[in-house]
Amino acid sequence: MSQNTYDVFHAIADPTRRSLLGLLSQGEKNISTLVEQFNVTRPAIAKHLKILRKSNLVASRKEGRDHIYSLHPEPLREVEDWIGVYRKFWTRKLSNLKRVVEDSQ
Amino acid sequence: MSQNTYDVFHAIADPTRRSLLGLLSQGEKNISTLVEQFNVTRPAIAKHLKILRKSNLVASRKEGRDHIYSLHPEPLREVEDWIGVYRKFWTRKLSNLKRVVEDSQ
DNA sequence: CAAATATGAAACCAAATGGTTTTATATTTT
DNA sequence: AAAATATAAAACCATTTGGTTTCATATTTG
Repeated sequence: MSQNTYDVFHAIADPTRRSLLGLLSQGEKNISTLVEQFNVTRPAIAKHLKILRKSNLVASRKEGRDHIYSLHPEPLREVEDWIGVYRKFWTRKLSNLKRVVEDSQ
Repeated sequence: MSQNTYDVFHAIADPTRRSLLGLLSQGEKNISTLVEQFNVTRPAIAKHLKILRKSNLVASRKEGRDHIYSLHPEPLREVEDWIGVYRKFWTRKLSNLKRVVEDSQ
């Protein structure tokens, strides 16, 4: 965990991190508030938040002795864009799949 | 790697597996054809395909001594749906973010 | 200032990951 | 039937992951 950036696909692979993003989508929160929602220890959540920060999915600011975490969803666009290629495959019926493949060549 | 199913988010977290899906989006292929595109050994690719199969992102059928792999993108809908929650955050300006948060409560 | 609070960082650990080499199995080809 | 081909499966290994406990640091409160 020593690198400075973190792949978004990797960041959202973990269910705890996806839950953290979900909680932060309801508004910014400090770590203590977040930890209450899980059955793991504070350092575990702190590590997940560190990964989310490195992938730029959350931002944090200091407010007194609190560190407030907030959602920063823009990097999810990369995932959205990647999926875009596959979306047409499921928006057409299976009987059209052959044509979809041919169209893309 | 002994479980029978595999989380889709986990499956797409690996860049080699995403490349495999990309190659298969151009049409079904056997392992040998796929392996040519990478710098890793055949068993490594076979393992990735096994994970993709367990997450139902690829299907395979036997044709003589070949095993033909094909794309089966439906499970990506789960990712698409999950991202849906966050899409509104980046389609509105930051100045509207407060209202977005309030709307969702 | 001392105590309490909120957090980060370090050290450690078991399990999972992504790779390898080796071995086995099934199907064609000669 | 023997040789060649295409693949899966097993055994092994270094690194990463996700968790823990312990320790350090900064800020507020009494």
